[in-house]
Amino acid sequence: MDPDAKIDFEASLYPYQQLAGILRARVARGDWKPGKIIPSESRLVQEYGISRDTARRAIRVLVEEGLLFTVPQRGTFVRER
Amino acid sequence: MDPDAKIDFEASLYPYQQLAGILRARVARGDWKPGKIIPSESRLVQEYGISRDTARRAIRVLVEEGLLFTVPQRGTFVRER
DNA sequence: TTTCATTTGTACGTATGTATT
DNA sequence: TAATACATACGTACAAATGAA
Repeated sequence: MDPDAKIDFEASLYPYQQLAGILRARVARGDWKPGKIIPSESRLVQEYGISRDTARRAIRVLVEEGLLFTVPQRGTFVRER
Repeated sequence: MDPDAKIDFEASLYPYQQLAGILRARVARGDWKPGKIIPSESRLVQEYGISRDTARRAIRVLVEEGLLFTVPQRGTFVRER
């Protein structure tokens, strides 16, 4: 997945799945290092032109994968590996 | 948890957590047997006076517990054993 | 210490898509 | 055709906790 890809609302893959792929690629590229915080849900909403619901779904996918972890009222971080 | 309890919107426990407890108790009581379908999200919305979001959250809790499983476009069922 | 903005968590409403009955 | 059912996506709103000023 291209870490610089944009959301394609006409694609067959859901926007949240596309965003999950993009964020996964950005972590792999090193945009955010292990232990570091990623953009807030609001920031992702602004940057990708999607709803917060979609941003949260994408983050959830990566949290379930074990790539990220969320700290309530703080943010979402890249898990140390 | 009382399987016949109603949602208390003034309680400290979130509505979705209360509903999860109620549904868990209803499964335990045998309202729905293993392999059988439980009420749809829309039915739960009507029966408990909550939003679909809340119904889905409650179901998700029980799915993660392994008590239920969902089949897209079909319904949510009680897992065998 | 108090105030304030930020961030996640929750709740609700509406709409559309897809598949089944 | 029509109704049912879940999945996704958009929006709004408020609560609670954190951290900075």
